[in-house]
Amino acid sequence: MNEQKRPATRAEEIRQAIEGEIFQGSLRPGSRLDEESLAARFGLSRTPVREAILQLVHSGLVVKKPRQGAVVAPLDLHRMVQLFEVMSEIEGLCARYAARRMSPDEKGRLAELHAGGVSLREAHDLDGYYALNRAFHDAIYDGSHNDVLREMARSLFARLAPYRRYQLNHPRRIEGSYAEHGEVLAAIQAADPDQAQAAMRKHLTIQADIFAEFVSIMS
Amino acid sequence: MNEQKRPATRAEEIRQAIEGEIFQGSLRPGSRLDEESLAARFGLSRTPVREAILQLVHSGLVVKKPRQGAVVAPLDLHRMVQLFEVMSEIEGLCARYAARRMSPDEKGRLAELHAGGVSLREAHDLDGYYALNRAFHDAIYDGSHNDVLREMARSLFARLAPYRRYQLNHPRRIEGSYAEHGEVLAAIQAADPDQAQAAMRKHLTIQADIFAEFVSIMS
DNA sequence: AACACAATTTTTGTATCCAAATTGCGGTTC
DNA sequence: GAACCGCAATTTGGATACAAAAATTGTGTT
Repeated sequence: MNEQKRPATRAEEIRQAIEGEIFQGSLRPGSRLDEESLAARFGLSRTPVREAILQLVHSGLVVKKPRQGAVVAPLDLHRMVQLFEVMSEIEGLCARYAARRMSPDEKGRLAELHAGGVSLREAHDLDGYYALNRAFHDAIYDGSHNDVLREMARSLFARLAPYRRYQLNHPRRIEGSYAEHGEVLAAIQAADPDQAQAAMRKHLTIQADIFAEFVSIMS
Repeated sequence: MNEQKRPATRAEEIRQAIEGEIFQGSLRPGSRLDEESLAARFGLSRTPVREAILQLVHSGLVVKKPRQGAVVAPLDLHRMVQLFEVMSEIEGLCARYAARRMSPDEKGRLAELHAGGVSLREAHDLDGYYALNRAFHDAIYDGSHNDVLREMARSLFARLAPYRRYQLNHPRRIEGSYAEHGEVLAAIQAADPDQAQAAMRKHLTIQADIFAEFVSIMS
């Protein structure tokens, strides 16, 4: 990755660390987050740990009952459906605005990004494609030229991150995802808002379907 | 008002208090939020005050630079435009889903709520209409039957609250707003998603225009 | 008189300490 | 033997104490 911003505060530092562990999967949904043990692990006191946990609660990755501690947000099928539903709308809006507002230069960089993924697709490099996928979507959030919308999309993306890895194991999912990205890209390059929005919504809907499939298998 | 939930934690308590002061206008955009003086005012220590401020930072009502304290989010025209833009899309989506998903009972209550506002409109009761407006929009957020979307809409509504009061002073704005609500309600009762979404977006766009008008006057 | 540097002061970030609440275990009683 | 009440232990919420960083002010020099 590249998140080398070196946070100015310890709380932010360990927030990123915990978030990373949730994304990576070492902290599974439902895991309890004990303030004291986390403080010990990071060599800090409970205060910055508490702040970090609060941040994660607000981002939706962690839930916390008043006097009962914090746990990584458990997998709730109903909530997941709602998240995917909103995500498809928000990303669709990003794509719509991006089609209208991205500069030729931005569109060029997006196209390069996408083209650079061919090798990842053919090598079936899951981790590599995961990073590309994130970068591609992020570029479109930026392309909306609306910071509020972009932050919303990023927040939703992060909330879904712990579950998103499931669906990338689906057979031939990389090829499908790559092709769908291509459709979105083409619509953006053609400056066709309706088509871009529709293509992006379809892309997200497929992801939701695959996720639902996985959930139904696991239960 | 009516928010009588009696929060279980002091931090949540003063978060609501500070938020209320921002909404009401006694804490103006740009005002510095000093932890110590706030703690003294509420008779608490800095710890819950810090938590409350973190909550507000996350909701977007307050901005905070790393070692430089927190201030009520200043009025930034560019950011405001973006907020209204996203708000119109999100509320439009709420109306769309509401048209599809609200039960006859829910639609009935929404209609009653709206009908009960006639007296407020004719009396030009600003505070009363402000409360009705909030309740009307909130009912539609609920009507989307999507908790994620509803929370997003509520968060955006809160972020715009400090500025919303400006536009209600606009001449004949109550009548216009009430009529637009009527159009949204009719579309929802007719279970017409496209029309509901369009009517709601128009309602929000008008608000944005009036706000922009005020901003241009003030600058 | 103006600019620059340094010290002081103010304020935030972190650590430690205390209180309050929930949970689990054990004993007692029906 | 089972259920209920109560106590203790663990854990979170809040308070206080300490450290570090930034802003301001004052002084000295140019």
